[in-house]
Amino acid sequence: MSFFVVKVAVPVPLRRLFDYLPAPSDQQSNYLPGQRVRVNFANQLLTGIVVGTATSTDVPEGKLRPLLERLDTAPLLDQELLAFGQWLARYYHHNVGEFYDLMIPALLRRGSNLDEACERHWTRIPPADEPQTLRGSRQLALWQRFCEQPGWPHHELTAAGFTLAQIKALAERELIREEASIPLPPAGSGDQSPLPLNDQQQQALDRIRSGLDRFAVWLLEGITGSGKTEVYLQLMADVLAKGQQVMVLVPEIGLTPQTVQRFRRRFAEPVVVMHSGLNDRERLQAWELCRQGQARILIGTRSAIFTPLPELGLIILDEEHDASFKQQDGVRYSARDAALVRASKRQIPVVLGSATPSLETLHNALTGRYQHLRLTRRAGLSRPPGMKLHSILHQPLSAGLAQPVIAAIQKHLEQQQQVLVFLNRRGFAPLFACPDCGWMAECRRCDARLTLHQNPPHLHCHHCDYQQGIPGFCPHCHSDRVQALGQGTERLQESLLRLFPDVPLTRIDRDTARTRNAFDELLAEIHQPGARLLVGTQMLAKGHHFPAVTLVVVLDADAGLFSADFRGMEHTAQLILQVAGRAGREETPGEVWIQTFYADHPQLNMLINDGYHALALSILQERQRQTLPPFSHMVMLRAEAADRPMAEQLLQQARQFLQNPQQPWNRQHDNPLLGSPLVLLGPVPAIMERRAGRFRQQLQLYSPDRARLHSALDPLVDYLHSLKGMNRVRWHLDVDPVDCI
DNA sequence: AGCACGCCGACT
DNA sequence: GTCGGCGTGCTC
Repeated sequence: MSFFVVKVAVPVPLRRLFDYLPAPSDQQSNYLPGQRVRVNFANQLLTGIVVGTATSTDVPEGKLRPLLERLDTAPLLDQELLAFGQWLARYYHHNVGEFYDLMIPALLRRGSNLDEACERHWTRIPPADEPQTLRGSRQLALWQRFCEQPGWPHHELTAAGFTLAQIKALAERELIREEASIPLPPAGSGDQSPLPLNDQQQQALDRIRSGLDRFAVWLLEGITGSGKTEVYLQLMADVLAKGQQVMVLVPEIGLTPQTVQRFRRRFAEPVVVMHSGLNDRERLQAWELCRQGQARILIGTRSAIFTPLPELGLIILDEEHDASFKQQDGVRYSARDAALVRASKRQIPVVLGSATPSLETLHNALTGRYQHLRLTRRAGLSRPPGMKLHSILHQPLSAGLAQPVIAAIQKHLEQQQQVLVFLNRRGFAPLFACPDCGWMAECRRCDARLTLHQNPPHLHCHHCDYQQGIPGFCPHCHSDRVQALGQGTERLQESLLRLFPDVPLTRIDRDTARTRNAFDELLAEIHQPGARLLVGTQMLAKGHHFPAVTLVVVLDADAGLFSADFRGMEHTAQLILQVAGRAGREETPGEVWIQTFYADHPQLNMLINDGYHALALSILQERQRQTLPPFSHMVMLRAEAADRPMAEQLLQQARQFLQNPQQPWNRQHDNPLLGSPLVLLGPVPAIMERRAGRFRQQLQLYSPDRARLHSALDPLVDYLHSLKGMNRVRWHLDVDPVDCI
């Protein structure tokens, strides 16, 4: 038998493959890229992915170890996903093994067998003769169930109180048979027919339709209520009819039972859902149904982009500007950008939908890299909400609300309508302070104030989760006049209940909607008829339709106007429009009031008077003048350490390494258009420098030339790994960061 | 990232 | 005399 090694991608942050000797009795031909193997890696038991085999190796003989077990006969990941992972690893400067790890459900990662996705269930054996021999009412009741529905999962029968003996009794009479397979999700009814399209929708649909057989990126920019979803649905019908699968990606908060229902009502095809709420087994089942092609539609959040779909023909990414498409920790990637890569490799179209596209996407659409489709009119009868700024400069506020705003709320409630009050700050009050000496309750581990919560009463750090009791007197000057300052959703709820004691109120924030179930219950409450006040944070703003809301009040728009992040205004505008979009979905026109101290803020006025698109164009011009993204590409090197100078020192060394004029990425080209120099900014402390007891620093790298920027990254990572005495500093690269603070 | 190996302070 | 602190270095 000839010598060979297996090249394995291991889920550790080391950017290379590891060679293993084959398991005993395995031939070279037994190893196929995409199979899982169990390996002993530095005394840890890990599951790796086979990338290939080789007949020679650079590894010294003494170090080679046999892998413990080959888990799959056939590859688990197909060629497409293997290549996809490699592309992502190169682009985001992670190890490919970590991306492969994201592609595999946790159960398979832990070495389980694929048939653990199967569930035991019982099926009626046709033909169903009327049984004469059944004894007892339980057996008859059980048989009755099989007459209603030919197949039942075992656990549902036992949950309904049937015993194993009763089930076996039917099986012995050959009325039912035991089987094991992956339970398909309930079939969609498919009974809702397509809605009529207006000419803009029709045009958008026709254009995308004309290019279903090739890669293209479509930006579907449509104001709230313009019927983007209907365009998606009719497009999906075409793709499904061609026998292809469709992937729909939505923001984390947007994946509700209502969303899924909408797809199930339209298509009789199996719809599979993937989100963080699934348990390991459900996730494996959903994944395997997609991989086998039984699932025709996948609706999922960010990580669903890695699901195997052998017949994928279309990717739809709704609310493309949403920050939840970017993974912010661990393996940092953008599901939106990854979707484009996956689609281009498959030569299929991607549709990015948004009422408020990110400036990156908009820029690509305006420069012709993406196809731009705009829906500027609301579908059906509804009219867009009227937005107005309400200045609160030198105005008395009660409960944080100006008198005219309270009067407006009153008017809408009297007309039995719903009013949504948006305050993007949870808790009772953002400050707890002493009026006598100026002391404020601060987190001892972060550069942040503690937020006062009343239910239950405590002080809470929203950045590191530190909690403590509420002191009755100032720890500094012992004054007993310590008090809450400012307002959060808890306090707003209390004030509104005092102002409108007879109106039911629902508060939605991370504290009241802690679980999916709690959230769904609150949503159900909101859908009750009659007047109601809704109070909430951005949880309330995103993705949900509240048809009875006719007035939206935005309370703290000012917070985002002067943000240190250059994307602050962009994100504020997106959030305001998203909240505004909750109003007047039906025939009743909506009203949106924005309370602000800066009623003459030019960009805020542009948003209100000329709309998001106009504001976006103006911000783009500003970005171009400053050569900020999307007119340059950015990579953030972040470092954190318990010791302040250590993090800074690591970044200083990185800076020196990067700016060395000998480095290829600093070389001037004769033609100045070919490559602009790499620009470094920092190291600077993060906006909140200390968080959870660690000091955070960052170094920004940018260049209008993406290739030049990326050519510096591999050497940089090697250099940082080679630094001695920096073990106490944690660092990472963030390619295309969204948070630049 | 883990994990082991290795070299200096407070305990049975 | 040992247990264990975490600095350093390696992982096929």
